[in-house]
Amino acid sequence: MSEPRSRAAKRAATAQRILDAARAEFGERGLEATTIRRIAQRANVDPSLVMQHYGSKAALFAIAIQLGDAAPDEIEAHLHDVLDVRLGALPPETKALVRSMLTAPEAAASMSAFLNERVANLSRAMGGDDAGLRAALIVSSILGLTIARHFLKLDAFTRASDTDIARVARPWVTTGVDPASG
Amino acid sequence: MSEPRSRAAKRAATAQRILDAARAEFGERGLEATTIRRIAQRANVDPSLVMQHYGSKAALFAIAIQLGDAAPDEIEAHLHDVLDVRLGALPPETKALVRSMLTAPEAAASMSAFLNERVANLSRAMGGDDAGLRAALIVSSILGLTIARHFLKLDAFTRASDTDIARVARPWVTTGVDPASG
DNA sequence: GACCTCACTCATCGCTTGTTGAGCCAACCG
DNA sequence: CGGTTGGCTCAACAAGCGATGAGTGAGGTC
Repeated sequence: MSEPRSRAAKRAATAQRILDAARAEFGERGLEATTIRRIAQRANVDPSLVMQHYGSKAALFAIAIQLGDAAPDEIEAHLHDVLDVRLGALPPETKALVRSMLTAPEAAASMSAFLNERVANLSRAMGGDDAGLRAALIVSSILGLTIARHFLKLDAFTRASDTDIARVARPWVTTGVDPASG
Repeated sequence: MSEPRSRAAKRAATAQRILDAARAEFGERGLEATTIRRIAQRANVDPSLVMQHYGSKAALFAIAIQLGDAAPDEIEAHLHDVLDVRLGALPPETKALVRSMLTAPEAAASMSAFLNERVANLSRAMGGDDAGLRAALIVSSILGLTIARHFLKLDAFTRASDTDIARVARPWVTTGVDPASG
C-alpha cells in the first residue's frame, strides 16, 4: 500500500488503475459490452477521467490488448510457456485480446499477427515437409485448448488437474514437431 | 424464383428471409455489433417487422445460432465432417455461433454443450487411458483450426489448399485417437 | 502565505439502440 | 362487391452510450 507522493506519480498510478480495470472488464465482457462507465466505476474514478487519460474507448482498448514482450521462440520455450505456465491462468491482457478477437477487427488483426509470427518461428525451427502447415496446426491447437479450457470451460478440462492436462497435452502437441511422425 | 401464393406462405417466406439475414449479420459482426436495423435492411424489411416475427433481438439470436441436427458421432464421421466437409466453408448458423461464443453468454453455453457432447461421444468410442482428456484435446484442436482458418485467417491456412490442409491435419488429429500413440 | 497548476468531478450533449403502438393497404371471405 | 383480416410500414419513445467542456479544490511553487 504505497501512497504516491508527487502529483505525477499519483496521476500515473491512477492511469495504471484505470488500465487494469479496463483489461479486466474487456477480458470479462469483450470490447462492445464493456462501457467506459463500468471501467470508471471499477477504478473508482469519474468516467470522463478515463477519456482524459486515454482519449477514446478504442485507444484504451488498443493499449489494453497489447501483449507483453514474447519469450524467445524456441520450440521448448513455446511449449513450456503454453502448456505449463499458462495452463493455470491467463494474464489480463491476453484474456482481453482473446475475448474480443472474434468480434473486434483490431483484436483479430493483433491476434493474427501474433500467431503468424509464432507459426513462422516454429516452422523455421522444425523444418521438414509441410513445416508451415504443421506449425500452424500446433499453434492453432494450443489456441483451441486455451479457448476450450479458459473461456468455454469444457467439462473435461474443468474436471482435470493442471498436471493431468499438461501430461496428456504435451506429447499430443509435440507429436507434430517431429516430421517423421506424420 | 417462386412467388408464394397464400398469405401464410408469404409471411413464412419473409420470416425465413429475416432469419437468413440475421444469421449472416450475426456471423459477420457478432451479437452486440449487429443491429435490428441492419438485419431489417439486409432482408429488405422494416425493423419493427423483425420484432413482430421474433419478439426480441435475444430471441432471434437464440434461433439463429441453433445448429442443425448433428451427424451420428462415430470417430470417422466426426473427423470426416470436420476435416473434409467443413474445411471449405462454414454453414451460417455455425459461423454465427462461433463468432459470438466468446462474448455472448448464451452462445458460449450453447457451444460448450455442443462440444461437451462431442467429447463425451468421442471419448466413449476411443477408450483407453485419459480417454476424456484425449477426446477433449482432439475436439478443441479442431475448434482451434476452425477459428484460425475461417476467422483469424492465418497465413499458413490461407496459402494452403483445402486438400493440403486435410492431408496434413488428418493424421495430426487422428494421432490422439489411438491410445498407444502417446 | 499568495498564486498558480492540474488531477479530478459535474453536468450535459448528440447519437444510436431495442422496442412499441397506431395506421395503411392489399389479400381474403361471404 | 362490401367488410374484415392481417402483413407490413411509419413515427416515436426511453434508455444508455461515448464524448465534451466548464468548473473545483488540493498540491506544488516562489
